[in-house]
Amino acid sequence: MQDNSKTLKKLRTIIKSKGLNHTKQREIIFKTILECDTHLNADELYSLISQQYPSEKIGIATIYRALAFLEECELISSISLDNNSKKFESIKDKHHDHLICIKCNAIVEFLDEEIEARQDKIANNHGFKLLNHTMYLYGLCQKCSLLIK
Amino acid sequence: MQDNSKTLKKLRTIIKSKGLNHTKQREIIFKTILECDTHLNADELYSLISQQYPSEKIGIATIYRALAFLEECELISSISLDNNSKKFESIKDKHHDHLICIKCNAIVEFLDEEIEARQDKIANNHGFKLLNHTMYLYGLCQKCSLLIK
DNA sequence: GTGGCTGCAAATGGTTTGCACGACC
DNA sequence: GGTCGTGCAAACCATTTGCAGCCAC
Repeated sequence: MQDNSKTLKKLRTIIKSKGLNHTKQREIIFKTILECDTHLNADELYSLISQQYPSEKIGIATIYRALAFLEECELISSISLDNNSKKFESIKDKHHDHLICIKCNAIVEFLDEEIEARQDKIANNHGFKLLNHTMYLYGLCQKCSLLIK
Repeated sequence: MQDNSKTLKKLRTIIKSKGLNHTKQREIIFKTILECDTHLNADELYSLISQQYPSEKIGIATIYRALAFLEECELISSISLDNNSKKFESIKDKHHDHLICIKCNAIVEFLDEEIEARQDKIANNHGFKLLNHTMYLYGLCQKCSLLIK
């Protein structure tokens, strides 16, 4: 839990350095994302906050504005799965990629240095300066593979 | 150009096998995607078709319906970039991944066997049966890197 | 002739925006 | 006190849908 308070402090620092105001809403929104170990879209976040902080009334517009702000500050990242709405997750300390079960939607995070290095090389070969990437591997997790058979 | 007529034939075959009707609109839409070497969204496709076939009036709804149909038939594939609208491209013979310039939106396609193999291994290590994947590398293309400096 | 298919316009749904009020420094 | 931030509702915009007429088989 200390590591969250550290990250929250980081948010405060960034806000201050930009000459902006610290607000309860932004803190609640960021904290909720930090404490949640799944990927959330704006609406899920909205419901979750309504539940956890029933005394606060945070509008959906505020959620969207905070998400955009947090992403801009690189405190969270978003992925748009092939469907409809963007999903957000906090940027903990490490970058990672995703392995997703198409049956049960289980998400496993992983990091593979070999691929990371190779990606860099590919970008360079094409004259690109690599800044970021996303990689999603879709398949069946062990449990679901067995169920299907 | 023969390879397009071959692919168009494939479309007719699929349509017939499903007991559906062949229509001029679906053919025009698919043909336009085939002949286009960039990634198009529905609106761009709509404009392009309006230009190239001014005598036909193809509604935007028809475009969307055709795109959904073609994707279902695995004749085209879509990617949703972090922004707004889905982009479509024809599925030529080979799978590939994407290198995208965040400045000018240029898209370069590539295939790297080493990464493909490694992905398979990672999935296996996590007990997953890998079915599919997407990988997007974001960065600055050579031109945009120079402009920024 | 009878589905499926289309065009149109209206509906939908996620996201954004304008505006007046409230909160932060 | 002056901004910046918020809540609300309306606006936006990509996509979907209902429906009446059209077209392919």
